Amino acid sequence: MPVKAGERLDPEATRARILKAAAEVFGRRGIHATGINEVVEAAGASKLTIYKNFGSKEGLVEAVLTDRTHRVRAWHNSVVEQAPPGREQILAVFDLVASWYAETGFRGCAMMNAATEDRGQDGAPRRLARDHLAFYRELFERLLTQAGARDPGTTARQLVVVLEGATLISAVDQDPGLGAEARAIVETLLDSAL
Amino acid sequence: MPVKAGERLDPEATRARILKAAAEVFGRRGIHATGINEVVEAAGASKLTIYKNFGSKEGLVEAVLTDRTHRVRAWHNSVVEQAPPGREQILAVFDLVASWYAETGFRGCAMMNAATEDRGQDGAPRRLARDHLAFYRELFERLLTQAGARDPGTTARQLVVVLEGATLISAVDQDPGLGAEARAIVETLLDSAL
DNA sequence: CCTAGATGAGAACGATCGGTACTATCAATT
DNA sequence: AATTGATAGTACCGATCGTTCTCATCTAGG
Repeated sequence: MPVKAGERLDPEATRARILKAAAEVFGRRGIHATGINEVVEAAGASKLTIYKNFGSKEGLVEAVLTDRTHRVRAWHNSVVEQAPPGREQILAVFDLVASWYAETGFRGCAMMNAATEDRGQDGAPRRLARDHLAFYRELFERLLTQAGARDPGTTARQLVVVLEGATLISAVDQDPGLGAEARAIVETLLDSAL
Repeated sequence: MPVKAGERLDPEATRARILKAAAEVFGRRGIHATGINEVVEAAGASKLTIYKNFGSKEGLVEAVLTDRTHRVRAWHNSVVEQAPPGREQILAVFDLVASWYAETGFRGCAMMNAATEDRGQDGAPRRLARDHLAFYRELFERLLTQAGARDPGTTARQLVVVLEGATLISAVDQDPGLGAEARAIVETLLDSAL
């Protein structure tokens, strides 16, 4: 039974390091365009270690996306908890994504990008993208119900459209202004829905 | 392989046939995932002809996207002309995209997909995607001005967010219902903007 | 000290990629 | 009939891909 090892040889840390580096290079250059050797270089890990941990490039991609969607969900749940209930909680979600748009080299939603690259296939990227959309839908529906919306389900789906549309355009146009744009749309929709 | 007299040896027709086949297979499987040999098979054209016409795969991609954005713009301009001026013209745009969502195997906007696949690069796909977004922005701004909107520029950018968001989600979820979803959002935005 | 496991570095493999070269065929022109 | 241009079919090239394998090194535990 292998006990906790030192630092350099800690498998958990190695795995996390590979995930972080792979997420960065996948996001920057695209998944199909990124070779395993680029992940090797970015992570400072050997191919042996990558394939021992993730089995294949496909497995690595799935692990990266799974990690990413979990982190995004945790961030959203966190900012929602810290915002005053009602309308403010919904706007807090869009303030969070607006801060992502403002990051230099923003590349859009990793899950949507992966599903788009993998189009025609019905693998993990598409499934994770759909789950990611479902998370947003359920989050918005919950917040809208609490805020007393007339039709929380419908309005929730509308907010997801706005969120993903703004994210896509912000990435394509490299324009952080889509954060304010999305917020204005949401304000109008909430005025009509609450 | 029998060659139909007078048609298949027409360079214009050959070029158009390659463009159509390439657009289909690029859209269905993705650009990076599609090899030249698949285009050869789908188009019933030889590599020689493809490279004589387009120079490289990159050139073929650019030609396919250029052709696509021109066709889309023509379709939109056509349906807008046929709709009664004002609010109805704007909704006609969304009715047109809704009919695209309803096509079996809808894969989203070719220009946005290509730009997403090419992320990190600053080539033709990204430029054409930006031009495509600019077309929508200008179309909406023109129609909104004619309809007497208070802030046509701002509302136009909002409508583009809704259009691309609905397109992306419809493709990922394979859900034609995003057409009605987008239309409902647009109705609310127009109620507020006109 | 010695063993075992984790890792880094990189060679090697088969497959596939974008792209080129060559040949034969067909249609229209001369 | 000969010529020319466009095309299909196919073999081929170098590069790169994902993946496996080998070997040396490092660390922790016996």
